[in-house]
Amino acid sequence: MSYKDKKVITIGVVSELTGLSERKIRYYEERKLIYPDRSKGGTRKYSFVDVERLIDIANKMEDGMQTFEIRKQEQKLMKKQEVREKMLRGQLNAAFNIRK
Amino acid sequence: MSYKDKKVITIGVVSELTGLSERKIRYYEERKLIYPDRSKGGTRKYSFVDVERLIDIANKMEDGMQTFEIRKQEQKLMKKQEVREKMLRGQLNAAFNIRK
DNA sequence: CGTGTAAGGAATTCTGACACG
DNA sequence: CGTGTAAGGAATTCTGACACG
Repeated sequence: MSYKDKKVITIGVVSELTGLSERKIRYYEERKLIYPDRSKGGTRKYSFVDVERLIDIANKMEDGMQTFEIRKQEQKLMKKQEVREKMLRGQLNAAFNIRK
Repeated sequence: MSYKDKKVITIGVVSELTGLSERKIRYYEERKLIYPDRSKGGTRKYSFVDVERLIDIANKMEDGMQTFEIRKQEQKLMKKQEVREKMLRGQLNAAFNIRK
């Protein structure tokens, strides 16, 4: 896991980096679009990947997409990716005749 | 400038990442070994490069080095690097006969 | 010199709610 | 539905100082 995935950024900085209000950022979490870590005290910690994701979300919101649509779209992409990986693994196994 | 150089991490997280006390981290800044940014409110913001540097400093402290020695050692390395770059630039200019 | 700690205050973040639409 | 805001409290950070060595 690289630095991009480390959850170390507080919401104030994320707000500056993305231009989104803290309110919006918390709301997108409530709508299951983003999953920050928490410190013991309860303060949210984000990664740079989260920041990129928030910018992506902001663009889609601007395009008039609703939060549940963004979430569904994301799930579809996940599924596609899974299928792709399964197929790839199957082909690899067949090619090299790997079992287990 | 990559994510590694972005000053976005608060001192509490840096303390966790490095294992150093906040006191030590602030002290190394006082001794000119590290240069965090500040938010408008005055809270320190560090980058992952700073975190790496702090770990490096911690190792040298463990080896019994004093803060001014670490600072001097660093300056020497900087100077070496400068000389190296000047020489390289000189050679390039000579080779391609570039002026200005 | 390097670091811990208690002290008081300021900046930051959190949650739940009301508002508007 | 998405977002702003005021409210009260809790977590986080800041500085300057005293202590020890």
